[in-house]
Amino acid sequence: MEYNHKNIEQRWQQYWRDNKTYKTVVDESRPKFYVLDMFPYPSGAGLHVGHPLGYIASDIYSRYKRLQGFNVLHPMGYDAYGLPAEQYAIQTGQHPEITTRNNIARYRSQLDKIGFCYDWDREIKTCDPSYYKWTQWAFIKMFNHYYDTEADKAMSIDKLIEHFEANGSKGVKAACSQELDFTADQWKAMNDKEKSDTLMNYRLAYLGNTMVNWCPKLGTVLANDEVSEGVSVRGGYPVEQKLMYQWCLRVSAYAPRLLSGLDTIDWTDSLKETQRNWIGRSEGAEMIFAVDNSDVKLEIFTTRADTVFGVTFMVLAPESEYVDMVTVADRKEAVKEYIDSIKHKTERERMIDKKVSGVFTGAYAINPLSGAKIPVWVSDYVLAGYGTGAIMAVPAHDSRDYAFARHFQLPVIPLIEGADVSEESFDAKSGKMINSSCDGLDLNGMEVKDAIAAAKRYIEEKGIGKVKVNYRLRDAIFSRQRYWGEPFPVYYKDGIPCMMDESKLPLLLPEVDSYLPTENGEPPLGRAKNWTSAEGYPIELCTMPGFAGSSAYYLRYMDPANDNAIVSKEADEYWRNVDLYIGGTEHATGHLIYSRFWNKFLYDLGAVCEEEPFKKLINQGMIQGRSNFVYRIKDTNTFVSYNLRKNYDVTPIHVDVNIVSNDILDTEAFKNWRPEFKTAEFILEDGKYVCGYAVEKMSKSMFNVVNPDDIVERYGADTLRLYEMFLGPLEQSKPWDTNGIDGVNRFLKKMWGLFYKGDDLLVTDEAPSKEALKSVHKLVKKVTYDIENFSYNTSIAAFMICVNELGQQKCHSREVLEMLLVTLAPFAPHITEELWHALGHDTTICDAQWPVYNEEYLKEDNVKYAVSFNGKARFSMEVPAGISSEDVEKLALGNENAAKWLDGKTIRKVIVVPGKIVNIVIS
RNA sequence: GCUCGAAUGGUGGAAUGGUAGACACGAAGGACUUAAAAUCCUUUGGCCAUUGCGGCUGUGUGGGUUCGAGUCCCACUUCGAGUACCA
Repeated sequence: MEYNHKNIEQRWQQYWRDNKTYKTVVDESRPKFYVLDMFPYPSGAGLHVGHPLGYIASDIYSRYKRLQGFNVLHPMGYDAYGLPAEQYAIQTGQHPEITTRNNIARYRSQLDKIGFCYDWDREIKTCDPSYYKWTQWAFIKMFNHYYDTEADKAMSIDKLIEHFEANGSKGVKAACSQELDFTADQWKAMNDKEKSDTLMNYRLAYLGNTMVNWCPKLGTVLANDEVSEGVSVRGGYPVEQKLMYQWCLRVSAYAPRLLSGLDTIDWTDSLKETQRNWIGRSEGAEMIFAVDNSDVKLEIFTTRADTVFGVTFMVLAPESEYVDMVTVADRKEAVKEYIDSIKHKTERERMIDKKVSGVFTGAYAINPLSGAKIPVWVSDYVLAGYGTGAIMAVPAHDSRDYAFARHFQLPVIPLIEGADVSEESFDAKSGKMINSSCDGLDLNGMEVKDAIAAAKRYIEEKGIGKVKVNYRLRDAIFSRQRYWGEPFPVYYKDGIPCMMDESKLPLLLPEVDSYLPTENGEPPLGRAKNWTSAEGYPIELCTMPGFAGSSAYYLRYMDPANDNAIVSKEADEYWRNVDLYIGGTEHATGHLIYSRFWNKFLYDLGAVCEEEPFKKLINQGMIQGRSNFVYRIKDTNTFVSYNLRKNYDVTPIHVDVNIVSNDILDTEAFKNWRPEFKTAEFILEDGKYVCGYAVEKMSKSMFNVVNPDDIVERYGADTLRLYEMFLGPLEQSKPWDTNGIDGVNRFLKKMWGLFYKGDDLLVTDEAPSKEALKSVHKLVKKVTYDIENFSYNTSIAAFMICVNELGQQKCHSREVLEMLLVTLAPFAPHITEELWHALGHDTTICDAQWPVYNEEYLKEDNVKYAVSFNGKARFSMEVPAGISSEDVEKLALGNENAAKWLDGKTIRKVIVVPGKIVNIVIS
């Protein structure tokens, strides 16, 4: 029998399906291991060869763990809500559910061909009512909870109401949108609407008037992580700032725990760093500046309390409430004009246009330490959303303030000895303070670090301000003006938002006649008929964003059919959390933050038993496309080979990489590729047409998309799996280049040759030779180590070496070959399953035992030593294994080759590294 | 600007501080074939010597630590990723 991947792979994939080989159940007698892939959004384009990279890596790990005796949970599902299906629906009228279902079917068939060990009985889809019931459920829970900063956890909103009834807002320790001040009597006097509004200030899911990223083209708001460089991540449409009344999640309340939790999990440093930056903790002080001739007190945040003596002006964000409060009568018009000019600019324009702009309010603030009168300005370089939306400007030591001061000719006072601020500001936090003293505080001569501490202490004592920690992490905006998403289980009773009864969930997504907004600008759900609660109140028209459904999906895999709880206690306490999560870095500041937040909230509720959802996380690199080019001579249909192109005036044209092999064009296929090339002529070099290449994003328009189905068809899934892993280190981004794939395919054929010659099974029960045992034990040792370290590419090299060695030794020993098979099984499950059964086993190789290597077999008879003089290797010698360092030293010095190097030199030192090196230091 | 990461043959990439270039691709030569494909064998960092077994050089650049540095430390160059008026 020859190695026929098609028969083998079909047969065993069928066998696995029929026997439910990958079905997983809770089994207290075995340790659990949960391996998770980031589930895909099923796009219309299907999978390309880059998508399975991470899936293959996690599949290998899952199979390996199973062979080691772990009960492995390895599920897969679909992140099924999303914009592309809806955009497609708008264009074609096709219901997004149909598109999504079709795409999922396509994904499934593609995934199945690669031979993954998913337990498909646990499949989930975020658009399934039985799934999104729990997304809606969690939302209701968030609505009904607030964050108690003293207990440092989420608490029932009823507790807060009790507190208000007894004490008003006094002594409340809760995360909130703004500090409120009211008495118990005032609380009791409030009507329902006022009470609702007050509680919104504290709820973890709340309606808030917030500045949002509005994307007019998509007709919806976007979260911060869905916007990059002023345009939407999906589609690349411009995004502008807009004030809107939206559902939000108080993610910021969890900022400290999201930060400290990073220390307890095994993620890469770079990813943790990205999250730390995103959370953006900064320690500083909040200070109050009084405004001259006014009751207004400006509150600002600064990390440089030491620089108060250098404050020469204040700046307000254009959106700040302070602007109206402080602007003097005859400046009102100028200020309004400025703010209007800002509003008309999109975020993008603001970023491109780095010109300094601003306007004077006419007001003056009083420096609380020096007593100096300083002007208050408005400028768009101050952000409304961070800190208090107002800053104290220290032009000498902040480059942005410096630019502003120079532009408007405001004074600059240097505060650090030796700092030259004539050309630019001195931003570094080091040096000795000058010009910094007043009654009761003298910072002069102090190091910056000490001065910050001293200044903070002083302002707290004097009541001018307080030490404060600020976070950059903003609350997540949770409303989308879209159709294809989870409906909010919310109705409005006389304008007061109310949650539906949990027992009525799920609230099903209604049918609509069109997926566009209504004529009066309402979201598509405004078109739904009878979109009212049982009592006849209108239901929320927005739907939830993409990250809603993906925030807790790993929990549902544990117990996917449960209709009574998001996950049963039994399943949760057994599977706990994800032991290994594999996915791309692009989710660092989105999904991976929201998931951690969501899980922590459920943990506070007591619904889950682990505070962190993903114990270990590996980021697989991106697979880029490798495009090929042909060179057409201008105004002809003649194409010139790569190395001759300089002799002509040519236009490079993308050519389908699937008709190019090792950069050599299949010219016949090219003629048939597109009608306009039917009559193409070629100028060849050495009888071949050589193409140029470039590394680009994998996309249809560049004709560089490689479909895994084609690779599977031609070489088989096992070859695809091995090759994807062989391409390079898992975490590194690399272009897909089909050129090397023959190598791994050859390896599989060679391995097949150890078992079969023609139709004859060569395997014998003879005792294996010493060398064969050594080869295979060396392999097991290497591969075990490599899998644990996700160094799959080097383990494939080890397989190649082992198979070559066994081939040379003509080893056909069952003992050795079975070890080889089991070790290879995670990488190439089909061929190993086939050969495993050929050896007479009647159960799947998945239930075999991972081999244990024996150091005894790895011992060398002779050890090769490199002998070097002053670190330069001069010759190598063999010595019997196990002799002492002193004897090796003697042998080295006595070796005839050593004589010519030692001639006339003095030996200062001899260093023997066991098994490796003898270094003789001479002078 | 800031943060993190990387730099090794024609290419992808190996190397707990211990003979750099494993493994693979590609290329060249050879065997088997009428021929091709497939398969197998040899060579393959550079330079020199190849009737000698060898020598020199070599991991982005410049320093340093060490008996010994691709690996550790300092400075620089280039590239990649993330983030960006976060006060």
